[in-house]
Amino acid sequence: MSAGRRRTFDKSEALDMAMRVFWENGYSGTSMSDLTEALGINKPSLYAAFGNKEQLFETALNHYMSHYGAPIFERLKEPADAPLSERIRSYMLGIIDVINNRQSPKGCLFVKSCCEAGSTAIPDDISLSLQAMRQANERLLTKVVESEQKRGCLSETAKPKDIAEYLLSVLYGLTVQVKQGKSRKELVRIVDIAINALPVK
Amino acid sequence: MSAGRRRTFDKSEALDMAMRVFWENGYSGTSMSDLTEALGINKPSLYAAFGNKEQLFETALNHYMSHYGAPIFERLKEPADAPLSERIRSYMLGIIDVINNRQSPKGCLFVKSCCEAGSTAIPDDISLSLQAMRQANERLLTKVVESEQKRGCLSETAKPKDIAEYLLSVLYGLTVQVKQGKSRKELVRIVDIAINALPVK
DNA sequence: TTAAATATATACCGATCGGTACATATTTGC
DNA sequence: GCAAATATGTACCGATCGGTATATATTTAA
Repeated sequence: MSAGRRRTFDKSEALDMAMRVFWENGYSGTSMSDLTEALGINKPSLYAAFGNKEQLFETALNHYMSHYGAPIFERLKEPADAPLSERIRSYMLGIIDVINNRQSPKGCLFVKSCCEAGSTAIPDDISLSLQAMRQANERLLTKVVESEQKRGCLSETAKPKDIAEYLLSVLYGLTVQVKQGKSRKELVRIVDIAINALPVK
Repeated sequence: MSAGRRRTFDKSEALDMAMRVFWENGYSGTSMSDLTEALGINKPSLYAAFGNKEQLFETALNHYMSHYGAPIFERLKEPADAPLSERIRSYMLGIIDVINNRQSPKGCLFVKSCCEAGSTAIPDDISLSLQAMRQANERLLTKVVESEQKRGCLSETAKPKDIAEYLLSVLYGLTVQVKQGKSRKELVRIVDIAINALPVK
């Protein structure tokens, strides 16, 4: 153990809480005072633990993607013998549970941040991170569709990247709809219509 | 003509410019100084012409919807003898031209504002306006699908409201994708896949 | 016991926020 | 010409912004 006074708050709990505040109010809609108030700590403690606003947001965004996003992506791969449409449905239902959950703000921090990106409202470095995250998501989804096509379960004329972009569009749209009060049932109906468009064989 | 010094700027041009600044930076990402600088006028002039920030935003949002959104909705109805899928395609391509245009900021002011809504980042009255706008859009689209179903050109089991919600989800998703640099061609491909899901007869 | 190291609390920094008071410049009707 | 009405430019308001200096409290290693 190193010398010095011990932190009186749990750093990972604080990060999760900070993420929720950004999730609720967005980058430019959140002030450092909002954060210290929600976390119940002082500004010097916040800055010492997480750096400045931009660095804290970046950390919170990564926490969001790895803790709330990445686990759901696993559903695209398993069970490996299940048809693609079934795995995609499971994936999209998982996303619905994240963006429409009583325990956390409605909507998606990632999509919300994308809408703020590319302007003076958000630092350029964060816009670049978001861009990289979207590319990673799209590539992952494309690969899943691709391997399904190689298995012969998907129309040969369909382009995996187009299908991935289409599915992500629907998902991004869901996160907007949920902010306007759409229920889980309605969101699931949208997903089912969307999946119906897939050229499965 | 009433007494008093004349305005040195064009009010409708100023409103359009203000709308563009909000379109670019969002409500909480835009300051009144950003606006006076972009419009080339002083703060008292801005406040005298448009009221406070919230009132100006509301006016700008209405201008956006009536000037950039409403005309495209007309494509859903004409030509009346064209198949539904064709009219919907024309409508969605029209939206693409708005959200992906060199003359104006990428993305959609309406969707961007929806993402800001329901938090301290944006006044409650604006959130309510956005809610009403979305409902109006959905109802309009639902009616078009409904009348097509009555004409017997759509599966009887499909629920028009579900289809409308699905199509709007795709559109909302497009506005997120375009902010990440997707080209017009890619967006059109997404639209074509989306329309393929419609249960037309 | 003491020095180094770390966290906390208070109090503050200059900059910017949304918004306005006030004096001045125009314009119209009389 | 003059009073009423409206717009402009400057200069400012208190509040809040992101961020930090400084003093104090707590911990470990020696």
